[in-house]
Amino acid sequence: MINPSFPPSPDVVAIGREGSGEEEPMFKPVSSKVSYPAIEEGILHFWKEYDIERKTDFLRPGASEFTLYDGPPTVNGNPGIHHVLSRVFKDIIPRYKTMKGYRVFRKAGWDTHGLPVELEIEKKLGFTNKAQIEEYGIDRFNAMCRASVLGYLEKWQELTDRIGFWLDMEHPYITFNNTYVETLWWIIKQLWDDGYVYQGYRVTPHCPRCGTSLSSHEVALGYEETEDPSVFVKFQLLSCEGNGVLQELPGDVPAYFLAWTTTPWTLPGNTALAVAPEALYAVLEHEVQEGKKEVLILAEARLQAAMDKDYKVIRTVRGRDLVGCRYRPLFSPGNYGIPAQRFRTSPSDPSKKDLLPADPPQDYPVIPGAFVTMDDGTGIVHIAPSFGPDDFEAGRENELYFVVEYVNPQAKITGTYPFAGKFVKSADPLIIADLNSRGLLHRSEKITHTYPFCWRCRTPLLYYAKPSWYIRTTAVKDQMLSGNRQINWYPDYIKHGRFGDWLANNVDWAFSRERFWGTPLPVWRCESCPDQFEPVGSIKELSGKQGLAGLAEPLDLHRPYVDHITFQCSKCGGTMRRVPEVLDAWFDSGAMPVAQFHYPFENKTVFDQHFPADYICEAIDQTRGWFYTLHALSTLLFGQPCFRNVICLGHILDAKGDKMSKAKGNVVDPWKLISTQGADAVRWYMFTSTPPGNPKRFAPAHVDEVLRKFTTTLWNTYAFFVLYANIDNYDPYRGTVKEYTSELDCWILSEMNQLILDVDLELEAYNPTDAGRRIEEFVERLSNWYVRRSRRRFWKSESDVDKMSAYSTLYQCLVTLSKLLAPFMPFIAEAIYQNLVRSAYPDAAESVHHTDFPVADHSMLDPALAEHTRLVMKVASMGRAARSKASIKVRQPLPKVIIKTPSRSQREGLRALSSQLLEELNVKEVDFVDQDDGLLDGAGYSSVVDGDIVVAVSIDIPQELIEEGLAREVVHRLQTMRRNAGFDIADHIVTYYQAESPLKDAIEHLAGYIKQETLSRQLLPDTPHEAAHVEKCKIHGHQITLAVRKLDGFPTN
RNA sequence: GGGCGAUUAGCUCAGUAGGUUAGAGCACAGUCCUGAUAAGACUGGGGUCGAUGGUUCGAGUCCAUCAUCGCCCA
Repeated sequence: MINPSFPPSPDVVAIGREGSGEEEPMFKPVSSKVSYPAIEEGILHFWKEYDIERKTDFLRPGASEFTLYDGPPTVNGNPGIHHVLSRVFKDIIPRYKTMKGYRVFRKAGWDTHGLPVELEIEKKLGFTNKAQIEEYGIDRFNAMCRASVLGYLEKWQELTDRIGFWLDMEHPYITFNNTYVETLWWIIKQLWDDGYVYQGYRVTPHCPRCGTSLSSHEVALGYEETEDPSVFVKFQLLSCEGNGVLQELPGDVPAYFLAWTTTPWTLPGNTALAVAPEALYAVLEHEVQEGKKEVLILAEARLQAAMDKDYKVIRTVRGRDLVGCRYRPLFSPGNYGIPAQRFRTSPSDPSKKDLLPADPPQDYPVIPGAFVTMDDGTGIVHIAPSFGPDDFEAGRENELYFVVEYVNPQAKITGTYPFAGKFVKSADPLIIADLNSRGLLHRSEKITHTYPFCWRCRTPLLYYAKPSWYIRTTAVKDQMLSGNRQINWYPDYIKHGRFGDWLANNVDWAFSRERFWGTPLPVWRCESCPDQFEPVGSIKELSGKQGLAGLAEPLDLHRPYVDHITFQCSKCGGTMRRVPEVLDAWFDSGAMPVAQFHYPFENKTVFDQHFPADYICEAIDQTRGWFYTLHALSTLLFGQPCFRNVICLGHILDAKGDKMSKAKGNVVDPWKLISTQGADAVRWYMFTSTPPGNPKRFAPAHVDEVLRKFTTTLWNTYAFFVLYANIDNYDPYRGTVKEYTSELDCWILSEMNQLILDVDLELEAYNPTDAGRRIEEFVERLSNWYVRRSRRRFWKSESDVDKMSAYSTLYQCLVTLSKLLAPFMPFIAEAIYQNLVRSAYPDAAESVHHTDFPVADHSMLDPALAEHTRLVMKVASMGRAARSKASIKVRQPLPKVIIKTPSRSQREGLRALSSQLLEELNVKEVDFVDQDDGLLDGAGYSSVVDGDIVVAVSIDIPQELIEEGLAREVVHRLQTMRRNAGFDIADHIVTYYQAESPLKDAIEHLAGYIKQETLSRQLLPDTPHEAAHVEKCKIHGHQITLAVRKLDGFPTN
């Protein structure tokens, strides 16, 4: 133990302390009426004052390391109840491991960059687009972003602290720190040198409001039901070389390909139509208006869906017969002042296709497409290579024209179109009207479908061709998959299910963002020779560049400052400027295994010690988020996974099962719960309500249930112990019993040791839920059987071996519980430990969290006894039911209980434990039978049957038992009077009574018993003393007057 | 549209290897008990175990299909 000065137990454990106490009791008195939040606050002070958390680092010299990687929450808002869930799960395993002898590494992390942060500032400033930020000044804007996250960071620290999540928040990693950013630069350089980084011109999901690309995992966050146009558009057939489709058509009737789209605004970008080569297409004739006919071509399978009027199929052709046909552009770009490009074989590399300027196109082709289905539309797909990933690929393969510039990055139409200047979605109706006026519209309707929106700002996303930076994660796909096989997932199905599938379908990671508040992409590009890129891997490397300019003090590795840094091109001597992009914030968090240490610039040893992590824990949505970026970067950099065990949590839903969101207004404020019910109750609920991977329906009432069912039961058992232990001056140090003879003690100690085994096993298996549920069972048994059945042992006046055994047993159970509970309910466990252990053993570990996790004593296990006791409980329950059936109160003693059991061993078990049964049922004698003849049908018995067990109680009550029952009633009244009069539990009294027979007789005959039970020095058949507390009542219809008077000056025991 | 998970009493959850009559807690009603108890005991109402088909002597459990919900992907 490293602590030289032992602190006193925190005073908070003595809440409810009564009396002045001439003598200090061994344990601080405990009230059963307590405020758990108040206790928790007291424990927090205690931990802080004596540095309890930090001391866990030095408990055991040479201890093995256990490493937690803290997935950094984005500090862009106040933490909610769902954050409490992941944070307490992050806490419980390290606490457990600490007690198991590990030294736990738990550095806090804060995710500070990214679009969400920017968005809040934009809102604050009333901005609606990116240009306004540049106008305002990136420096001022980013300063506000930084201030914003720092503000929230404090809130996060407060909550983290209050819920008892032990985390090193004094040395956190913060993603905006220069050191953190510098490590990211190093990573990019590594990846660049290994050939994993490339810039690609591709169609990517693009948010026109935020002005940036989104990664696939971000897109996935924003799918919503929406209503869009559903239009069937006619593309006029011009020629069909090599087949006879056109030639055989009536010459005076125009012919059209019919295609379908939900995004009319992409039609000006149309440069091809795709057909399924093997599908059948109908060439049909129909009347558009009276006397006006036309020919339409579409898939046979889609005729019914697309045609609502009469038509005549002229002939049927294969899709491949249509390939090569030419049609007239809907909007020829040249007519609207928009340049066209075209995919052509690259002059420098024949294996590649480049986009090159092209003359205005006269016609567009029909091409084959494997992606064409007959599920919707017309079986003829409109291709706009600039606005869809499949379209882009088709464009490359077929060397199509490429028209993109009529939509700018803000999604406004440019050029001289009639709908120029409009946002694309607003242009849709105008485009439809324009086509209609030109007779090119077949049908126009609305459709409700899912469409991706920006997960932050709800703007509809555009798939838009533009340059973006990628990491070639596909190159290490197999390695990521094999690495995944080494990871323990809880629940295990995530491994091969969701996460494994995601890896198997891996696509390259679009990791650049055209934004402001993020880690700048550390790549410089030459103004003069634009193919010349240089990644910079450190500040030192940057400082050494030829012709360096713009590097200012104090150093800030953010925009706009890094944008000012230039140096000489090593090839041509031109000026190198940084590319404009910043990194996806998921890159920041995924890099934390290295960046949290500023590796490799310092802390190499520390890094080695803490790589990979033993444990991480986040919610299920992180399979594509942090879990993935962590795994991807680790595989790219080190060729191995960086976490061994991961708990993947389900989400918290509201009471109705809906997702919690600010918009719905159904979020639960964790502070409200904690301040009324306490952190421990909330923690317990999180751990035990559902298995970690399942979603949790959350309602505050469920936390109440935890308090009522579990916490209070535990606390009252503890308070009971302290109350009587103090009365008897029980000293655990001297009073520990070596050998237990009482079957109750042996039973509960067996249960306790089994509990240790179970809890240890489950926690070792990252399963706090079942571990906690086992503790619940134990506490229930301890309180409602062990203590209930043992009450008289504590209460009796003689301090014999039996009493000592009871104290010793209950003490052990409570102390063990405090240790088992410590990872779950760190506050209450500490409060109990401080009072029970630190009060009695001043040199014991300073905190329950510094103790070793309990180890089971196998010699104490007694499965047969456990089974027999369970049977006693069952029989007792049946006996109570039998009494209840005959309307005989438990207070009325009965002569006999008769039990029929199916097996001999059960009978012997019951016989051995018959004293428990007799007391519990308040009967004088137990008999066993093989046959139940006569038990069921009256004959002086009331019986209950369950399966093959029969329990019958005799209901013929002899006179002396009736008297005993009456005496018990009197005792009961007197006890209630004692309490009403405010006497202390150990106060001695004088009792007066006035009653007639049969009450009088009963009291006289059983005076000794009554006096003993009620601590009455005298039991007088007199009018009461004037100072006495008097009550008149009826017992079984007989009038009685009772009075109690406290005696001063008598020793209390 | 695809994948993963879930669906058992009004609510929250158990249900082990396919095996008698499917359980617990909460809530509800009634009765009782109580000098540790914010507790406890007893009784009662409340279930076609999401639906349908199949395998089997026997299915909440295994298989198939469907439905609903959540998450993820498109």
